[in-house]
Amino acid sequence: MNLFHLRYFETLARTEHYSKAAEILSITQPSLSYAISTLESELGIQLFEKRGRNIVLTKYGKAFYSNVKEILASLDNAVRDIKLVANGEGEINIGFLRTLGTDYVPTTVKNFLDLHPDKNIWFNFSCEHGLSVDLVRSLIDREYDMVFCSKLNNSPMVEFIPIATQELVVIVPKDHPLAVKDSVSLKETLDYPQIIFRHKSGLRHIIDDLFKSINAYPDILCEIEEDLVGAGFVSKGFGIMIAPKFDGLNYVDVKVLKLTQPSYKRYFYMAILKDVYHPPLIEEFKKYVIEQSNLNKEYRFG
Amino acid sequence: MNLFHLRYFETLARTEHYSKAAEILSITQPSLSYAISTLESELGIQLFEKRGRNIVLTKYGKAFYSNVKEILASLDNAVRDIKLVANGEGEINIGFLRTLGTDYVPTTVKNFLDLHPDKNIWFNFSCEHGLSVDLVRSLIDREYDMVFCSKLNNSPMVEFIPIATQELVVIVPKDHPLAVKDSVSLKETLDYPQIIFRHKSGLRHIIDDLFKSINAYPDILCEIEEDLVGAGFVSKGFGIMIAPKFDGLNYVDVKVLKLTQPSYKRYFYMAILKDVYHPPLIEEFKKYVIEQSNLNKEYRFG
DNA sequence: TAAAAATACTCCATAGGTATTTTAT
DNA sequence: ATAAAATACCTATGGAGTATTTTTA
Repeated sequence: MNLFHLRYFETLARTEHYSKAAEILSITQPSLSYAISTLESELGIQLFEKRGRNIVLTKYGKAFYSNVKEILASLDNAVRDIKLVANGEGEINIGFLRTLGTDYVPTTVKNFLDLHPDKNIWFNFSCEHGLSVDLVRSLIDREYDMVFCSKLNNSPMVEFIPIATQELVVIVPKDHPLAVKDSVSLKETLDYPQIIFRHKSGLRHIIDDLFKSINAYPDILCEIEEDLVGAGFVSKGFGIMIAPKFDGLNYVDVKVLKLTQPSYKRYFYMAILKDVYHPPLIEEFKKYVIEQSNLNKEYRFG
Repeated sequence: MNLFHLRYFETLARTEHYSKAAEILSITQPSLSYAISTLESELGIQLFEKRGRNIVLTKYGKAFYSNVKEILASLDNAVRDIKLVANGEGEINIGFLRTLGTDYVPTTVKNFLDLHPDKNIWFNFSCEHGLSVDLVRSLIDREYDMVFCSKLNNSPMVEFIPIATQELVVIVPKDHPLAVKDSVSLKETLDYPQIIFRHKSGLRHIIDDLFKSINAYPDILCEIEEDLVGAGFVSKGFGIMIAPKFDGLNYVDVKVLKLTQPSYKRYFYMAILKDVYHPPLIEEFKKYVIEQSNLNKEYRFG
């Protein structure tokens, strides 16, 4: 007994007519006749009986039919599901750092989806695991297909591909004393009250570490959560702010100064498991991310 | 893709080891390797990936596995069910006249079951349809596999095989005036009060018809439902009774007289559809019923 | 006599075997 | 050096075809 037997049986049971069923199945009537007779002798039960010069299912054929119908439908579903994946459709589970969730990830995913309007693709996003180590651990646990985070050492089975940079700049009101300069050292910022990210943001730790490296601490005016909110306050003269560089700052009424001594440039990576099979969709998305990753592009990080 | 592919996949997914799986499946490792690779290329998705020099299911292989496992289990169940029937097991649905339900049917079924203690056989009994026409109609509707009833004309697709007879006798107390005779005419019974079956019993109509045929009606003492109860009352001198002949009467303290003018003999039949496939169990039971049907045997009819 | 299914036979595709190579510990 | 899987090649079974016969309305 093989799947052809079952499919032939299913069609014949439906039509109760050998010639019609054979036509539907694109085989000859004797072939169908032979197939059914081998099936019947294997089962030891007559599935059809003659009624005049036609045939009908026996009681036992009917019972078997209802089972076979369901089995074939389940099989077809299972195969359809997997062939969908083979056809570059299905789901992608990605995890990322909070800071990449404001601009980089949504932009990238949106553009990728727009390239494939005809395909059934859905992304599952998650940034519950705040830290890169947690994200990578979840990646290794196969919770994600890929994650966007910082690079980690000691993860030989993970491939890290740089996809975006984050530089810190100092933003000041246009009429600020520092606004005459093009770059400023961290030490020079200490003279002015500062707007700073809340502790909730990963950036706050980075900025704190920078100040610690020069053994100083700024005069904090207030804490904010979002970079654009901070920029708004800066533009109205509340203070200055150390923030990640991104294109959007050009549309706010502030002066953007390079930060030097220490300067700061951070890379973000796409992390994906090596030596693990990735279906067409994942490979395609990975390829897309690499191709469009022009590291000069500036995203907003918040 | 055929069922072998699915079975091979299922076993390999379970063991995650080609050589072990091949051994379980009683095929060689290269054959299994080839089968899986054709399955993978048909689906367009890698189901296994190398982990060192062993293999593990991919995420997509896992999903497919859980479907395939269920599908194969369903198929195995469906085949098991039908092969059970092929092996002379399963159910028999029989219908019968009330009167055959007291002795004939239970005795016959019990003896048949005792011949096959090792087999899983279950009978579904029903005597809801009192009349033979109703029983035969239900037989034609495939509600029953066979029915035990009277013979009907105008049922060309039904085979009627005689399996039991029912004769009417007159039972009287041993010290009754009629007890000196061996046979008695119906007219002679009119002189004595009679115990008679209730209307509920099919026999009552037959007895009524007999009296009608001689244009008379008996002096009814009381109505009873069961033949043995009637015989008990007769033995204690309450009256006489017209009842079906059966062996059990020999063990009651009464005299049994032949009924003549009119005499009455009725045949019961096993009815089964012609030109309809019957699986081994039904054929076997039919054969058994025919073989053991010694029409001289006397059953109790009530 | 015509429609439907069963039977007889022939052929070739492919599943499975054997031998060997490749890969990783 | 060995365990494990992949590859190459060959063989034979059985599924599907064509031609024909049987059955029944």
